[in-house]
Amino acid sequence: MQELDERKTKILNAIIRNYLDTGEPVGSRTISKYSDLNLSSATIRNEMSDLEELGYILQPHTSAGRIPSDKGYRFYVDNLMKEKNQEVTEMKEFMIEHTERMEQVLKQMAKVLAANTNYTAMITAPSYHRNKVKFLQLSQVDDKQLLAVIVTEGNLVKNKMISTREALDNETLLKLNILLNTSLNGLSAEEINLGTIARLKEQAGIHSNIVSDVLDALAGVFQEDEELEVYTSGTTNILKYPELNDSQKASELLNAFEEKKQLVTLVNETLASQEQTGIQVYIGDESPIQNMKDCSLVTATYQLGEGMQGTIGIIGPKRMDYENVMDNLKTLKSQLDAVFHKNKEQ
Amino acid sequence: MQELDERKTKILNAIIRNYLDTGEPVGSRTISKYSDLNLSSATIRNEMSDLEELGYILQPHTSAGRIPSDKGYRFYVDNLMKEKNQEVTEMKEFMIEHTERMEQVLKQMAKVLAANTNYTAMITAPSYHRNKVKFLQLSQVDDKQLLAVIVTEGNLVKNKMISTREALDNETLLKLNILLNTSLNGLSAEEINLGTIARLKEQAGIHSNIVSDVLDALAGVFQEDEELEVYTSGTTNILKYPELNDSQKASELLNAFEEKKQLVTLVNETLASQEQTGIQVYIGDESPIQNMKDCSLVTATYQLGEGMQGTIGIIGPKRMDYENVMDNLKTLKSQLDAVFHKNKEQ
DNA sequence: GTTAGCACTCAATCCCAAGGAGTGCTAACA
DNA sequence: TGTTAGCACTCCTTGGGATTGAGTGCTAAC
Repeated sequence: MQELDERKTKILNAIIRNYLDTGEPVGSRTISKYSDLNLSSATIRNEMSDLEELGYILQPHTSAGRIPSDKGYRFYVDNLMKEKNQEVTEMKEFMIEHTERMEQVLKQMAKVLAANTNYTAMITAPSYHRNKVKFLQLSQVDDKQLLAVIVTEGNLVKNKMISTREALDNETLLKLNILLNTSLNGLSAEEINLGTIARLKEQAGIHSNIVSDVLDALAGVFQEDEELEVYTSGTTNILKYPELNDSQKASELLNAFEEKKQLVTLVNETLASQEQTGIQVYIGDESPIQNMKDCSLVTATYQLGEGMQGTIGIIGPKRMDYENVMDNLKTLKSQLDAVFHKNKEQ
Repeated sequence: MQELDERKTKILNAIIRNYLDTGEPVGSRTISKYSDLNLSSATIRNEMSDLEELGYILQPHTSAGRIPSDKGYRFYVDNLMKEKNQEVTEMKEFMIEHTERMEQVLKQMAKVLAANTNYTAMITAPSYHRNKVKFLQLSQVDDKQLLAVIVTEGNLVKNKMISTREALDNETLLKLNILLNTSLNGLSAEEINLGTIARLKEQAGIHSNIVSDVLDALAGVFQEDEELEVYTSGTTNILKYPELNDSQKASELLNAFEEKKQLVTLVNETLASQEQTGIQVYIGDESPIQNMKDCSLVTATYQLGEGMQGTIGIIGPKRMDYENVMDNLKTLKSQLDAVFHKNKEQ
């Protein structure tokens, strides 16, 4: 038993596609005329009535046309979309300039995505959770300040100033550096446990307080990366869609974009429910973010290996052009994978 | 000869204050009732008629009340505002947590400002143009990568990866480090000229290409800081003011906030026309940014000494609460000065 | 110089009628 | 039995008065 026979499916498809285009409720006559079914509007009406009863479409009010319900969109996304193989050329060009600065690349990407789709794009820096220490160095910067530089496997560099009571002599510094590197290199956040720490401090002797500071810095590095950076672009695009452009909704949404914290929730959600290569689609209430209940949300995860990954997302009206969006995301995702991979090889 | 006698001044003041509150055109009767002038509405009308002729107020349409013109606001800001000595307590608390990460502090500040004023706040990181190199270090991170760490006088740290064909031995690395530090320390971007560069390369011998890379990185550091970081907060606050909340204007404004480039223009403008300790007020068309012609803009510059300075700005409707805004800015400005100063002393 | 009074203007609001898009239902048809 | 034409009905939208009310300008009197 299947809920929808072929004709109903076709009609539903036609309704949704039409609605994606126009944003207006679509009536039986429109479908009757502009589909290849050759059915009268009356027949369509009967079918539509069924579809409504089944929950795939709904009427904003009696005597209006029908619009897709969340269930309808879901069916569309899962079953009706054609795989398009659009060429996304521009991105590559954007990508190629300046690969060196990750942050720039990500911002650029967000921009391209937003421009390509006319929706809002968000993208997170890869979280290097479970990342490992690769290189660590203390330098005497001036009388009272040490600079700790930490490089991780993914070639991400962090620095932290450490204030000291007085300057260390070169020899001590060298010893400390050797000690730190031999003890910590190759370790991830989880692997640096109390045992490691105790041993380190013991060996550091009177400079154990410096070791403490370095470890704090290290913790800071690993932790700071939990609260990840989120870049958004095209936030104002949502104002283009009348169904979102009332000051109440728009304001809530824009706030969500500004308060990146909420987006982080989203990211975590996405990462949790990932089907690896998959692209996630959240329609209306399905979204983990309350404010987005009138929107749809398409997310993808990109990989860097070693447990590092980031999230890309597009936020738009429910009647978004899912095909185009998913296509863009797919291409971008693969390109990001490639860029970071290349970067690592280098 | 002065253009406005005392009574006209009082009336203008009353009109503006009332309009700041309500956002509605204000009529003669209102002024007559709610001011201490004890004049009939008819008299007020006559005066208002004069004020209109003089260009301080205007009518949206015949038979509406009056609203302040840009000239009116300007007069208000220059002559009518009372110095308030509001206590801004919250800020200090916010400030005290986590002084270590400048970026965080600035974001926090922007947030506080936006929350305090209900307008949009922007704040730029201090530009360390004409900043000097204080410490410089090359480290071998792995087989084929050197890490250059650069610390400037202001304790701002930058790093850059440099790819090499093969690993350098320790001795060479040490030599290079000494060479770089002795040659470049204490120099600002302008002071590193062709002569310096030539001398450096000569002394580096076969490793002159590495010196090149380091210099490139250095240039990058100095240059990157030209395109400064701008943090905004409360961008959606503009939606609260009906006069800005039509989708056309709102969208333009929000775009300006998203495209931080435009804000940078603003910053430069502010820096250029600074009267050192001064607070700058741009009303309507006076603003250097076209999109903001329906807004007012209040900016302040904070100092770090050594030619480093940043900008704080508040963007809101023309009828913004200038007193409150300027007060907030003043307090914040002084606190920022203090924080960074303290940070440097440390 | 100030004020009361009055006629006038004009945006905003409400109401109502007309229009139209779309539906559901029924009856007829193939 | 599925399809279709026809018709009554619903209800949003549009547009045109009419009404209201805030506010003005002007005049004449105090």
